[in-house]
Amino acid sequence: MIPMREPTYFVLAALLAGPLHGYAIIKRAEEMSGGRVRLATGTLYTALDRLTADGYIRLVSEEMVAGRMRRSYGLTDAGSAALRAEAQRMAEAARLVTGEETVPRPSRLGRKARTA
Amino acid sequence: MIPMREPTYFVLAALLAGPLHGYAIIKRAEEMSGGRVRLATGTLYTALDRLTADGYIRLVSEEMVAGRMRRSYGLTDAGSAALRAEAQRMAEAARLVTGEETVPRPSRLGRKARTA
DNA sequence: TGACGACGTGTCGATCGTCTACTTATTATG
DNA sequence: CATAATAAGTAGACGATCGACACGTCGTCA
Repeated sequence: MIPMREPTYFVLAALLAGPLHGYAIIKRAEEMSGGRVRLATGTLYTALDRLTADGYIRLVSEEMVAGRMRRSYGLTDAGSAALRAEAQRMAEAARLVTGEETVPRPSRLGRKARTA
Repeated sequence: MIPMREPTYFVLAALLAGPLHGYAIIKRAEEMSGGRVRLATGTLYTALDRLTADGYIRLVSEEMVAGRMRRSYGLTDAGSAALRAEAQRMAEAARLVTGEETVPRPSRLGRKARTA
C-alpha cells in the first residue's frame, strides 16, 4: 500500500492518539493539518470501509446515539506500521528536494543512547 | 496542485539538477529513490504533457537522434516552486507521525541558491 | 546471423481513490 | 422558525496512474 494518498494518510494519522468515530476523524485531520486537510464525507466513509477490509483499522465500538449508529475505529498494528512506513517514505522524498536532514527530537522519556 | 502524486513529484524532482529527456527522467527518478520509483512510460509521457500544459515544465530542446525526436524538459519557476511546496507539505505531514524535527543542513556553497 | 537487452517515444483501456453533490436526521443557536 | 453544527452514508464523475502494446535503433554476445 505504497504510496498512500493524503486523505488516506490523515485518516490513519487521526487515529494515532486513539479510536475515533467518522465525524471526529474529519475534525481531527483538519486540526492536525492546521486546517488544510478537509476530508469529504464521501472520501472518509469509503476510506473507512477500504482500510477495514485491508486490515489497517478495525471497528472498536458501536453505540447508539440519538437513534443513530456511532461507529468508532482504531488503528491495527498493520495500520500503525503502514502509517509509519508512509511517513518515512514522505520524509525521504521531501529530503531529496529540501536538502534538509531530520534529527530525532530528544524525548525526555525513555532516552536512548544517541546514535550520532 | 496540492497534493501531488508520487510519480508526478519524481518527474519534477528528476529535473532539479537540469533538463532531461523522457527516458533519462525515468532513470534519474529510479536512481534518486534508490530503485523504488519506476515510472511507467504511460505515466511519464502523459505527465510531461500535463505538466507542460500546467506551466510546471517546458520543452527546452528537440534534437533528432537516430531518426527520432529526443525532447528535453526543464523546470519552470512555477514548477520549482510547486516542487518545493510539495516537499514542504510532505515533510510536515511526515513529522506528525515520526515526531522528528527538520533542521537546515549547513550549506557551505552558495547560500540561498537561485532557482536554476 | 540472429537473439536479446537497453534506449527511446508514444497510445490505449482499465483501475482506483477522491471529489461534488445529495440524502437523512438530531440538537443547538439566533 | 430558520440555520448551523453534528453525524453517517450513497452515487456518479473525474483524473492520475498502471500494464500492455506498438514501433524502431544500437550494441553485444553466442
